Amino acid sequence: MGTCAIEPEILSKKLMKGLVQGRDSATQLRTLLCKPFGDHGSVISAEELAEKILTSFDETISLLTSSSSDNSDDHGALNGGDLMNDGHGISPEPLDHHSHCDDRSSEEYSGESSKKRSAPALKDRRGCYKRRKSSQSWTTIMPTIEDGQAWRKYGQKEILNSQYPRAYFRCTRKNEQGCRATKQVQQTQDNPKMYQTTYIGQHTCKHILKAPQMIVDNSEPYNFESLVNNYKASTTTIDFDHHHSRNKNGSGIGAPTLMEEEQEQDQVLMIKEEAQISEDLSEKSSFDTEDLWSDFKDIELSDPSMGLLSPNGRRAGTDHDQGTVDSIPFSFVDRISMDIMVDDFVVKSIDFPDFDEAEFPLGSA
DNA sequence: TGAATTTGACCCAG
DNA sequence: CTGGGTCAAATTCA
Repeated sequence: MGTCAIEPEILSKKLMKGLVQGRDSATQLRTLLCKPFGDHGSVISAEELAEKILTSFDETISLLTSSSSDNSDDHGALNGGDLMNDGHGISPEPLDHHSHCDDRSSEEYSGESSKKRSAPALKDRRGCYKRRKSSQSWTTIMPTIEDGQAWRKYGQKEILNSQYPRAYFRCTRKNEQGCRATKQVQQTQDNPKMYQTTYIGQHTCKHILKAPQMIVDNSEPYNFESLVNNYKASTTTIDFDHHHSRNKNGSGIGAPTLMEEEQEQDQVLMIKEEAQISEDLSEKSSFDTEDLWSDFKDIELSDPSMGLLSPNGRRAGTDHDQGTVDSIPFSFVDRISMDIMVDDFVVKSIDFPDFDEAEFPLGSA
């Protein structure tokens, strides 16, 4: 709701903070993974680092998401808006999308006729859903489809004049919480390694209170392989063209090969439409991010609201959450992309119109 | 066995 | 009428 709008410079700070935090944590994690048992002087576990990274980026994404959604008629991503997408202060979109029609669900198809869709039942679908027309949407192009959110694929279509199919995802909590967020993912024509993701609507669900089992359960020793497998198992993948490996094959979208990652170093992350981001920040690449982070971490790491957006929740009550995409343990293979992404994002992409380096003292606070 | 994905049909906006 | 967004039964997976 409008009362939660934040000022652009505050938003900019928070965005920068989240990115810097993620990058810093990723760096730490890399060190930790390179020398999992060595003396790296780290007192924080890989799981905790992964959690920090995910929290940072989820926070940042949420900032972009919520702010852009609140400013649909401008380039609102950086123009302020609600801080969190955890449902606080965010009213459902004024879209009559599906509405009550979701309730019919299986009932009409239950019973002896469940094997086939009967014509009468299908007729009842008429008028039951309206395609969202005016939803806030924004597009990103990244070498990964991962965004720290929980998505469930509900469709895939061949698109005219497009070499690659488009996959449709909805929030996994659509049924539980009526979250209307959806996204569409499609490989870009000119570079199949890049995925254009169009986000439609914003998350209205609260997914932050689910206990992150991976963090909570510290009884198990750090296991890199399980981390990677966990990621793969927890990651939505798209069977584009049917020649891409699926996640169980170990080379799916969520887990690019190292060779691919090297090539991806040239990739540029872009956020279009809502987030107008230029390359001006390249001049700011000389940031001493550690100093910057040191300035930030005391400020907001202790902020309870940070934890609220933890994406690392697991579905309670399930002994295996292979489908719970909201938990995306930070894998080794992805840390490189993360580094790349963060580098690209920070170095090339961010341009906060009101950004003032004075706001980010590089020395002491 | 429950949850996620696949896939073909349905439906609507343009 | 067509393209594309969504539904939901069937299938797959862990």
